[in-house]
Amino acid sequence: MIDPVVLRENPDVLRRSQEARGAAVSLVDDAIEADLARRAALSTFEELRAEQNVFSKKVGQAAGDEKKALLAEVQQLSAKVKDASAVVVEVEAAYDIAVRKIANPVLDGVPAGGEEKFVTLREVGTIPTFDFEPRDHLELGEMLGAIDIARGTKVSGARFYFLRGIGARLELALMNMALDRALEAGFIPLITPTLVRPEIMEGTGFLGEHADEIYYLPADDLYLTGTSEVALAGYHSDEILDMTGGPLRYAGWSTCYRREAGSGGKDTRGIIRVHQFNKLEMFVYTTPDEAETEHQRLVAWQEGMLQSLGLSYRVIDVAAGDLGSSAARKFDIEAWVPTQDAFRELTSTSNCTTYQARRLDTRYRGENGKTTPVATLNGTLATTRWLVAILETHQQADGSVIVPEALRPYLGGLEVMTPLAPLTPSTPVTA
RNA sequence: GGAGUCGUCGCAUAGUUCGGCCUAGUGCACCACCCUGCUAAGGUGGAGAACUCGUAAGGGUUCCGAGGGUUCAAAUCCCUCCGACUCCGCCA
Repeated sequence: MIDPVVLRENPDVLRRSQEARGAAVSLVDDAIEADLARRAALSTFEELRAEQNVFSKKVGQAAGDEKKALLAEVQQLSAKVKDASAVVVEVEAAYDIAVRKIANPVLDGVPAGGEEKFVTLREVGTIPTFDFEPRDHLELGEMLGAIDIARGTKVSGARFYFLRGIGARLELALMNMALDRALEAGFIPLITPTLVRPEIMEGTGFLGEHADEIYYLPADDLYLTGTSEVALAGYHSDEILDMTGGPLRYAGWSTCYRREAGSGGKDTRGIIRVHQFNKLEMFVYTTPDEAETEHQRLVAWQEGMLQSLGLSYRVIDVAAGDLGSSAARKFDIEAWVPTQDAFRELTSTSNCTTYQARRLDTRYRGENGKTTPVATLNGTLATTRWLVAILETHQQADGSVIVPEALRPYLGGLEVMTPLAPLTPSTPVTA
């Protein structure tokens, strides 16, 4: 939710942001109007209510005829209060709707425009070259007995898979490595619920733009989360946090579920885009003036992971039009995927400033002792998708894959993953 | 799933019988000052969350798990929901 003070005193900030996002500028004026209507109704109600309170007190003290007379008088007033109160409810609901339509104002420097207007901040690492025809991650995964799509589909349908053998181990190794990095950086590990109540899903803003991406269980009125960000953001909802010890950093591990509606036909091969995967997510609560610095730290931790894994990548500053409504700025890191001849997103980190915290009512006590919303940030530290880049980048001609050094301690020192069967690309995985 | 007990301003509690004296009291913790030769005790005062009116000083309104209802008036009565605990049942 946007800052109502900004709406009142500095609406141009919001107008410029809406413009950059390619969203409707008129929403700002709608909200201003709704705010005025709301405050007017509130004043009317409160004055009547104050009057009624005085009367009620008198009634309580009076007796006999005097009481009867007072009662007759106050009854009309009571009706008026009721009406005024109904108006307030109505007008506040309208205000709420109007204000929630406005996205978080983007930070200075965020490139304006749609998805393709992103700015590449840097490219790191050398793009791998091969003196043989590189295999894609699925072919490698099948040779290694690491990925079993056929059986995933048999059991659960399209976009499901089994990670098996070295594949299963590799994912756990990756997650553990990421967790160790997070611990070094002072994060508190958290294994989060993946089913959440509607108000939490709503509060994190996912029910708006991502509504049809989300699995819903009607029998229990619960949503399956597409990222542990949801639970991590809800963790401190309705709380006043102590920020004197610096930022509160959490590393949330969870399985993530996404319907991938609307991405039909895209990335149908392998495990690039799937309904279920695992992710270690960083989530930070901090003061608003620290948020941008923290955002840079999150990117640095992400880059540290990718570098340790020997991946080449680029960092992009995502364009305003491609930001979620909660994010004021977002950096994506995309790793080079050799067989696609392209960079593919492996991480994303958003600075949500106070927007998300306002919705979830997460505050801290500022210098003057007043409570004020915190800033929240989130970012990926590892996901299943990373296996794609790792396998393809470090493959050798015989279909074996070199284990990046940083991962070896997590795989009992294993240096190379070797194919199960002789080289026949279509070799089915056998049990 | 069944039966029962319960949910009060950071923590702990009073208040709910029988609606108005609740402007929600008290203890602990907290902040400021005073006193005191000292990591203590005592004294005085302050202090919940949110919205809103006002340049300000200072007002007003709301909040007793959440939401409705009854009433001139609800922490208190009624309904629904959420949560905690206890016992029973079931269980990959």
